Amino acid sequence: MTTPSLPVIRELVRCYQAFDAVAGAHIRSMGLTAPQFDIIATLGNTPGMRFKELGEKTLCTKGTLSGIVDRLAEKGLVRRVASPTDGRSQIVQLTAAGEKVFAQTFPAQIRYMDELLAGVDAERMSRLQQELHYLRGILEEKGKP
Amino acid sequence: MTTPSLPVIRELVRCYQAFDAVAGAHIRSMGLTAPQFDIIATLGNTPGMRFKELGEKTLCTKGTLSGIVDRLAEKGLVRRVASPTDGRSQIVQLTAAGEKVFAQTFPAQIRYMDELLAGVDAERMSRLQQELHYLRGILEEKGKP
DNA sequence: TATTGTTATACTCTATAACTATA
DNA sequence: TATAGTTATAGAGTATAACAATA
Repeated sequence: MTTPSLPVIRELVRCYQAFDAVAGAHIRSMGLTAPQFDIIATLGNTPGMRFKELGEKTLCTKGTLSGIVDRLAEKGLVRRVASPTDGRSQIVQLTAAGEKVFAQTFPAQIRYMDELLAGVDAERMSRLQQELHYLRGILEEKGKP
Repeated sequence: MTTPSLPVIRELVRCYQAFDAVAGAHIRSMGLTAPQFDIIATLGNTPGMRFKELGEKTLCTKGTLSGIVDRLAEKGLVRRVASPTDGRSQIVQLTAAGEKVFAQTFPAQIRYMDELLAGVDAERMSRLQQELHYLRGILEEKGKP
């Protein structure tokens, strides 16, 4: 007799949706889509990274990522640079404008969430974090094979 | 001095993504998209509901929902019925084929998740559920005004 | 041969807003 | 006037697969 998973899953989904509604609105108000913000947040405070690595971190397949990077490049926020060591590889990095957007949006997003969750005590935060981490471990581990 | 929200948020997002990867693959393997499955799961075990109510439950705006219901109707899984009490209203309900898909997919999805989380003890599940519920309450409450 | 990334295709979803018909 | 849905439009993401260049 196993414990029913539905209540937990349902809460996980709703909780994420609630977060997404709040964060998504904030992101869109800055003229970005969620995947675009994800790319910018991933590239922020790095010297750039290979296309492949960026795809792995943001969970985008290569075809999809190509389009998202295209659109960010059109906006002047990222640029592609040929890898010096591998002729097949592209390095994607933030432009100066991209760095600026990162600096304007990422800390603001965090500050916003910090304020939102200001009333939650530290112990609860840490407990929740640990539980989520644990759950994710199971989902990732068993989700693969 | 507030507790940093980022670690919890990050875990929430990753946890959801891990779930989504597992569940999404399962859903697509049945020829449905996530929003389509959402509609079917929401209509399952109900006599159908008004278009408006369906949109509220699935967090779809009316324009979006119209398209999703169109595509499900093309597949023969749902139907629109004029409301007997309000000439403007449409009732959306599962067809027999839709009921069948619901019966084949929803319990399978739950069973799958139950097996995935079979190793988690009940106390932990219940604690996690409560914590998520609490977090969602805050996100929803403060996200509105 | 395998890998990196681009391109092409076709579809789905999303946001937005104008529109129809009922209330 | 307000509400329930539909339709139109334009953009963005997704899955999939064929492709070119390089390793």
